Amino acid sequence: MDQCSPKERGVKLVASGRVEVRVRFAPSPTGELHVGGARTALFNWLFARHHRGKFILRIEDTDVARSSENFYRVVLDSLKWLGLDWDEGPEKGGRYSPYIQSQRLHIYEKYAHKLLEEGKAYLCYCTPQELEDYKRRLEKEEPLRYSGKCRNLSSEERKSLEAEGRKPALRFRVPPGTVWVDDLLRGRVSFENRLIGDFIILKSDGTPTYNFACVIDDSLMKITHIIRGDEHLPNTPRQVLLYCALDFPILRFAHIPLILGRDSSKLSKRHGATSVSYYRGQGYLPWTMVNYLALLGWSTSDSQQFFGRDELIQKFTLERVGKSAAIFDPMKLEWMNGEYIRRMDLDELVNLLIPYLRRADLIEEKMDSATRQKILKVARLEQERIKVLSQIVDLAGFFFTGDFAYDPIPVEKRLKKDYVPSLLEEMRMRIEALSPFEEKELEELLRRLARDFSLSPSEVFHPLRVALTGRMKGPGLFELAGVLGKGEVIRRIERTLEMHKNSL
RNA sequence: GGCGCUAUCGUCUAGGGGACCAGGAUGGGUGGUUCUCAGCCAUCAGACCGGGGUUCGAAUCCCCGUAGCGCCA
Repeated sequence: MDQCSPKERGVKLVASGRVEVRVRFAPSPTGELHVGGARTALFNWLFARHHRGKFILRIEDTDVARSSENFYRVVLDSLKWLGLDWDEGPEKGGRYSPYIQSQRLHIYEKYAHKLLEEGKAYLCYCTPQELEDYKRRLEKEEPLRYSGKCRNLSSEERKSLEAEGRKPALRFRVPPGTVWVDDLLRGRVSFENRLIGDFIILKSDGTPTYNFACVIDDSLMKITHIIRGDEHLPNTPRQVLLYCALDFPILRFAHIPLILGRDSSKLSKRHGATSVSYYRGQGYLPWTMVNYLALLGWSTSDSQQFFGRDELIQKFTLERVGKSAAIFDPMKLEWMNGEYIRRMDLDELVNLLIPYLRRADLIEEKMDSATRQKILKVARLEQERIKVLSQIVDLAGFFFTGDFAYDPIPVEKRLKKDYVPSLLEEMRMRIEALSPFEEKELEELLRRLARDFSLSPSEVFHPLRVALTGRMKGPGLFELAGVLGKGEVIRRIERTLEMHKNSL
């Protein structure tokens, strides 16, 4: 067993079972929050809530060139929208603030110097170009790792390198031996130190590398469990080495499987729609997103599909997280959103629909109660059809404007029939005389009309549907006519008759 | 190139030695309900990566391959 025994050190933490669970999500503000990140955040959040612990948000923005204030905002917004509230972090503060790495540089520096003084790290003057060249010269069989060139420089050598104007980076001196990671999902994973190679902890510009900053922050912030994506597993032995060197306790790890794109490569921009804000904009409900993401890599023994918030928190455990990567399936996400929309309270649905109707200019900025009533009726009719909120514009736009475009296919199939003009003409007259104008009466009228014209009911219904909506599909004909009202129905029949005259 | 992880229907998954001729969900097919679509109901097709072991018995345990993915820059 090594002098720095992960087992030995890990035990302290396990034994003290009463310690409050503290987990963190540590995004880099170098892009929008994508579904993979959201899922990692979610698992951390669920774990924290399940154990009545703390969920901490930390911003890893040491890559100044790629980080932006804008993305920082988007990431925070997306988390809030999903309902993943954090107990400590930006905007919230906490005992271990600041929670933004760029404001913690002095801390990393302090620990870096400690390691330097103790001889556990050393200055490296190699330039990126030299390292690149070295790598290229490596034998095929050799692992890619640092040569150790600057490991044992004399002070004279250092002076002369510095005289050349070289800015040193700080490298960690990897001791001989073996490290292992006791992963909650995968068991013990061992790594040989000699294959790791001395790695950089402080770049020549003084900023810390991911592994270093991460170790310092997680330790100082008293994190108990690191739940993060699988892609970090190969980084973990480096971090374990650092915990040892810094005399920090080794935390518990759980590397959760990645989310992949359709082509089963790691989800990225080129897979198209992957950001949380995209799905938000399209009209996915936040809870759909949470529910769906929870099912990517986690499941219950009965493969339950739908969960309420408290139920999910109560049922979520790391033990039931799978080990293999999962492909993100937009189809199932859409289905689930449709399910949640169908279960939604009608008034709530109306509220969610309004911004989309407004953006499409189908309703006025200021809304009177009659309009709201109408939206409510429309929502009732479309609720079972709509899967994503933004679809309301396409599905139900015709309710709000008489000036919709006619879909050419149904026009061809249903309107361009010889019997249609005289049928519509007669229909218009009879509807005009119809009182009251109610669904039941309208249906009777149309069925009688069919008999009088020796047509099947469908041969009457279909042309009217196209005349009223411009399309072949949609809610029930009588229901939608009821929402439109007598005047509008007559107007649209006339418009169709007019169109007929012109095209024939 | 080295190291690591993973491997059940197209996809998400249940399964942790016999209860599995492998269950659920999604997606797809078919039929029914209906003015269309959606929904709902019914129904069909669809998987244990390959090979060796261990065992009376393996999707389940071990080994070796293979493949996918990830990390190291």
